[in-house]
Amino acid sequence: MTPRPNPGPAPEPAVATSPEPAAVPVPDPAGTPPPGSTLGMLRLDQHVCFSLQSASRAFNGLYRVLLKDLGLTYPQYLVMLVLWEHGTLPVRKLGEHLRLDSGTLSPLLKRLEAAGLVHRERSARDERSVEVRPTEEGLALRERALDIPRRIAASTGIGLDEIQDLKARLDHLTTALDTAAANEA
Amino acid sequence: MTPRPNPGPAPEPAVATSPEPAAVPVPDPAGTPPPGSTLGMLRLDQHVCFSLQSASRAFNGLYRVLLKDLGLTYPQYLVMLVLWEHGTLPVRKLGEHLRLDSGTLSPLLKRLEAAGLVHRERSARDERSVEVRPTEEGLALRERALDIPRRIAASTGIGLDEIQDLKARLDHLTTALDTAAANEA
DNA sequence: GGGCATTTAGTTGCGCACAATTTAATTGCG
DNA sequence: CGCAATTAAATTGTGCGCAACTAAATGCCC
Repeated sequence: MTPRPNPGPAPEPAVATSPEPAAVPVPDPAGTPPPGSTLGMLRLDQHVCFSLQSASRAFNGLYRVLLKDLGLTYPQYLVMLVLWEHGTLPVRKLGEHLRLDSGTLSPLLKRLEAAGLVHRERSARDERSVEVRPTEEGLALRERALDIPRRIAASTGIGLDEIQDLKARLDHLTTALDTAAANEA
Repeated sequence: MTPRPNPGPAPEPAVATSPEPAAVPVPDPAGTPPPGSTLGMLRLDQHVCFSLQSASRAFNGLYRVLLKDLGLTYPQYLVMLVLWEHGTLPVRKLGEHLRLDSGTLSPLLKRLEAAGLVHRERSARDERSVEVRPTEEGLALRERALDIPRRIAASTGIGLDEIQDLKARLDHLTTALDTAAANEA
C-alpha cells in the first residue's frame, strides 16, 4: 500500500558484501582517470552514445510539446510524415522507412486508425500484406503540421548547413554501427 | 485467437472518406517538393531528429550484443557506469547524471538489485533519500566491461577527435532543445 | 513548536522498441 | 501438383521513458 520500499518485512536481505559502507566505496584511488586510459573510457562523459541519446530525447521532448495540439506522439508523427510523402504503403514498407518492425507498428497503427487518421486494409493482391492509407482527416492534418519543422529548426540554434552536416555524419555512423552489430552477432 | 486483424465481425467501419482509393491518394502533384520549401521540410529525409534517433537506436543495438554477456541492458549499463565512476549515490543524483527520474530509475534499480549488482538503502541522514551502492559483484563487473568502450569505438568507424567534435555539437544541441521545450510549455 | 510548502522515491498507466513466437499467405522447387 | 521454405503481420512479454499521482520526510516561516 505505502509507496515506501523498506519498512516492510523482507526488504533488506541485501548481499553479504562489505559489512559497513564507510563513505565512498569506489572511485578515484588516485583522482579521476584520464580520458584516454582504459579506465577513463568508462566515464559517462566520454560516451557519444549518451550525448546522442540525450539529444534524441531532447528532440522528443520538444516534439511532445509541439505535437500536443495535433494529438500525435513523435513516433506517430514520423509515420504520418511517411504517409504524407509516399501515400498508401504496406506495413512492411512503412517499417523500412522508419526502421521499425510490425511489433512496434501494429499497435501504433491501430491507435492511428482509432484516431481516424489512417485506414488499414488487407491487400487484395497479397493477402499477407496490409495497406496503410491516410484518411482525409489524416491528410488534412498535414496542413496543421506545416510549421512544425520551422519551429523545430529555429529551436536547434544551429544553421541549416550544419544540420545537414550533422545528419550526414549520423547516417554514416548508423550504417557503421549496424554493420558492427550484425558482425558481432 | 487468430493474429489476423480483419476477418472478425466489426473490423472495417473505417471512416467515410474516399469511396474507392484509386491508387496513390497523396503524393507528388508535381514531383517531390524541394528540400527548402515548406512542404519539403516535412520530408523524413530532411529530419535530423530521425537520423539522431536512428543512430541512437543503432548504438543501442550494438550495445545489446556486447552487453549480453554481462547480463545488462544499455540503460542498466549506463547506471553502472555512473556508480563505477562516483560510487554510492542517491537516486536523485543518479537521475541527474543520466537525465532520468524515479519513474524510470526505481524499477530499473530494483532489477539491478535483484541481479545482485547494487544495494539500496534509505539514507540515515535523510529518510527521503535512498542510497544506491554497487555491491562487490557490481564492482567486479567493471573489469568485464573494460573493453566495451574500445570495441564500440572501433565499430563507429570514425576517429576519436571527430567523436569528440560530434559529442560537443550534440551536447550543445541538447541544451538548445531543452531550453526551447521549456519556453514552449 | 505547529503547520504548510518542498523534496525524494515509489507507483500507475501509457506508448514505444525489440525479441520471440504464431498464423496465414505466397513462393519455389522437386 | 504437392510440400517445404519464405514472407507479412500480429501477438506476447520485457524493459525503458515519461507524465501524473501518492506517501513520507524535511525545511521553513511565522
